Amino acid sequence: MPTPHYGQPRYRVIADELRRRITNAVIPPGSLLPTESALTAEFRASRGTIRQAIALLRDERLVATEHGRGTYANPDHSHKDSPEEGPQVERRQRQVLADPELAALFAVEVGTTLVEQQDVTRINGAVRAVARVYRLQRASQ
Amino acid sequence: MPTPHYGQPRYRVIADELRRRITNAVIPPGSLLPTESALTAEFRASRGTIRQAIALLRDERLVATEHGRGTYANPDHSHKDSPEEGPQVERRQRQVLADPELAALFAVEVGTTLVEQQDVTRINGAVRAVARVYRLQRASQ
DNA sequence: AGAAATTTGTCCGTATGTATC
DNA sequence: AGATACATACGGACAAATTTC
Repeated sequence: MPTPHYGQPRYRVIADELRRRITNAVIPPGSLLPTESALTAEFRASRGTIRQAIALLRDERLVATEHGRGTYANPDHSHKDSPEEGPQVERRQRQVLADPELAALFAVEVGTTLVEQQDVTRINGAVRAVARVYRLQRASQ
Repeated sequence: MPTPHYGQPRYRVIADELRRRITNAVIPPGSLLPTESALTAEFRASRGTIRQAIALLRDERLVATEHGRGTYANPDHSHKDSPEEGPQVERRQRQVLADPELAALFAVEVGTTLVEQQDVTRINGAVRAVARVYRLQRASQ
C-alpha cells in the first residue's frame, strides 16, 4: 500500500486511539504501553509513525517514556477523580525586590520594590507554563 | 553509512548551531531559515535529522514553520512600518536552569533546563512591564 | 488561469547505538 | 552475556500548501 493520508494523518489517529485507551483506563495508570514493535504490528504502521504518535502523548504529559524500559501511562497520578480538561490558571501577586537585571530594565535602584504577578497554567494537573510579570509599584499620588 | 551518535545527538548539535545564529541575528528576526534541503546539504545530515532539530526550536517558540513556505526565525514582528506610539515589545528567549521554586512547580529536578521567554514592554521608551514565561524544554523525539 | 517548481508534511523500511533487565 | 526496548539516523517516496512562471 502506498502512503495515502487523507484527512487525519496516521500518527494522529493512532495517538487518538491510544489516548482513548489511557483515559478510559483500558491501559491503567502507571502501566506500560505495548512496546513500539507491538504497536507497529497492531496498527500496521512503521515504527517512525508509532513514535510520532507516542511523542504527541508525551507532549501532553499523558505518558512518560524511559530509555530501555518502555512507555508508562499517566505518570502523574493526581487522580482526584476530577475530570478536568481545559487549562487552569492560578494567579498570585506579591512584592519582590528588584535584582540587578530588573533594576536596570526599569531604571531604578537595586532593591526597589516591584510587583510580581505570577500565573501558573496547568493542564490535567501538570504545570505547563509559569508566567511572571513585573511592574513598578504604582506611586500613590 | 553507520550511525554513531557519541555524546550529543546530531539533531541537538544542529539545533544548537541554528539557535546561536538566530539569537546572534546571523539569521535576522522574521527572516526565513535556509530550506530543509539546504540545511541537509550544509550539515550533511538527513532531512529527518534536520527536521528534528527544527522541531526543537519550534518548541522553544524560537521559530515558526508554515507549510509550503518555510520556517521563520523569531516570529515576533512587533515593529511595523507605522511609527506608532503604542507599546513596543522586545522578545527574547534563553535557556535557564530551574531554581528550587520553578523545579517544584514543574516537578523536575533543580537544575533542569527550562526555556525562558522574556517580553519587555516599553511605552515611550520607558519599561512598563517585564514578563517572563517558563516552559519545560522538550526532552526527546 | 494553469502548469511547474519549491518547500514542508507524512510515511515507510532499515540499520545501528544505548540503556535496562 | 543475551534479550528486550527505546533513541538516533539514513534514504526514498508521495501528499499538500505555496510560490513562480
